[in-house]
Amino acid sequence: MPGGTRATRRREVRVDGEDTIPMRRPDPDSPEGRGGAGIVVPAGPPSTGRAGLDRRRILGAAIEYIDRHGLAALTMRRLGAHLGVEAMALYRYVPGREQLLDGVVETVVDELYGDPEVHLRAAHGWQDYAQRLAHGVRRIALAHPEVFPLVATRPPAAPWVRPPLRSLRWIESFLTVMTDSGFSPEAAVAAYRAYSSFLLGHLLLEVSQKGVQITPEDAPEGVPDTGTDLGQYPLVVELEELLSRDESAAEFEEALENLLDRLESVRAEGRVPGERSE
Amino acid sequence: MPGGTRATRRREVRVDGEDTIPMRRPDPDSPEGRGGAGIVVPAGPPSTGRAGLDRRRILGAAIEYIDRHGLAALTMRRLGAHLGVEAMALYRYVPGREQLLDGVVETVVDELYGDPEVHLRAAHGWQDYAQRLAHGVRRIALAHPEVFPLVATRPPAAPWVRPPLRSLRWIESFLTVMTDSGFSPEAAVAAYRAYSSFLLGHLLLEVSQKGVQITPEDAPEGVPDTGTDLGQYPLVVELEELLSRDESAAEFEEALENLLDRLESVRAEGRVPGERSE
DNA sequence: GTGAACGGGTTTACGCCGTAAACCCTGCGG
DNA sequence: CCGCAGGGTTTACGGCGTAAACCCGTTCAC
Repeated sequence: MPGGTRATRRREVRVDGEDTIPMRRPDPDSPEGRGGAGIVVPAGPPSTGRAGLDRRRILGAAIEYIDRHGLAALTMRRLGAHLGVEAMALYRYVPGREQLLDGVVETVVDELYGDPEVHLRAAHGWQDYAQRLAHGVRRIALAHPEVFPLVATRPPAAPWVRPPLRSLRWIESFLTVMTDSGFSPEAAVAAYRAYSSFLLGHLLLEVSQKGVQITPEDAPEGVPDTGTDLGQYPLVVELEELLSRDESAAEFEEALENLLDRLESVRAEGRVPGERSE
Repeated sequence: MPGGTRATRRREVRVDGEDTIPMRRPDPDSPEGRGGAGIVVPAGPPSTGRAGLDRRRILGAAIEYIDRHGLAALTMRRLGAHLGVEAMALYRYVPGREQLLDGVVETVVDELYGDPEVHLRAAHGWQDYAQRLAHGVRRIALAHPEVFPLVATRPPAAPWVRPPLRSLRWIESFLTVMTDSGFSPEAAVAAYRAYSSFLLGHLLLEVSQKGVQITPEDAPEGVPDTGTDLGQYPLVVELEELLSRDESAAEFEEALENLLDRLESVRAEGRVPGERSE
């Protein structure tokens, strides 16, 4: 294979003719770009024709509501109204608001299971596995930008559950794939930590950035945007064009492959990750 | 200088005799370990002997209150009581709760200025600068674990302001140092993005992890901790010891140096970071 | 000296929140 | 026919953020 220890280059997007002209190519993880992230609640038990409250329906509605109106707008009363029901009715299925939010987080993260591109086991090597998982999580983050900060900040069940991978099942899956691929237990755990930090940092910043682009009350003035003083920050002004460019997808890909390369070299050399390579 | 293109190895902690035995050495960024992060409000105008509300005093009290009781416990009424004043009195200095929280975030981040180990300009090279800045931010995160999620998730003023570096001044500083050190504008901006993602991911996970260790209502049972079922996750069980170990400080250092190494190679080769190094 | 203005704090009041408790209502097994 | 239970509603309470009116010591122009 050419490229030495480089990460395998997979899932090229390949949209139109050449790559030399940097055409705007669609983000492969943008909502409905791929995979099943985004569809939430197919149905409850298929018996009842119409309403019938139900925990799954409630969580689905909550997610939809947050996606549409933002987390701060979600109240028990409004969620009830959205479901055509009185607020107190929700309490038969959910102990309270906090646990409702826990359920929202869990439900959103569980969309991973419905994503056909993400697998629990590594059929084509650990790098493919990690790539698919990372993009699956990214798809979720982009599909639910208002929910993702919740995924990131809600205190996990155990100290070693690290968002955004918040379920034992995925942790077990990740560690299994890694150890089966030749990582020592220490290296697998270190990889798990590095991987979760990477995902959390990148995706949290990406969704928060997306959030800001719309919100600044629509900038109705004639002069473009000189909101704050500026001027004492000449380099920021000079680089504003560069700074404002949104290269999230490419950056994510680049940083992810970089991380995987680093992990691969750890694996190949059988090091424990704290050591120097040299 | 020995070490080739390796990141300069600085600020070794050096506590006792040898390094070969991995003794528990203190975290250099733990509260009051170094630097001024943690002290918040020296005084307002030194004239008034006792009370006299004041925006700085309010923000300081709010930070202290959050540090002590958690973010959810902070209400205008309680903060007022904590200051010996009626809630409505706060509104003369702060437009509302949201802006109070914005002020809290800003104040906490501004503790960087008071940290003698962090400099706005690079006196000893960009890597030293970036190291110091990163550890300064980490010190802040560890000093205010309950505030840091706020630092991470509050929507920034502009889309290119990336937490945890939330002030134009530090962005200008960072970009200046990088471009002055031979980074192309593109590379400097890419470095800024990678650096903020790194800090955010690592520190958010670190503080959230710290938060969990205490909270699980003190685990009063005899059997250690078998809270959830487990058992279907044999590898997690097997690696539980490894997973529970807290190596935050070393991991932070290792990942940081790794990032800086990567940036250095980008700088040395004059690449734009998307390109392959080969 | 005196009265108007004013900064800074308090009181009162309103609407919304989460949620405990009591209350219906409808279908169903005996 | 009855009781009962599941599922939704009503009512009620305390706490929240905050608008508006109020009060009261200082200051300052005259």
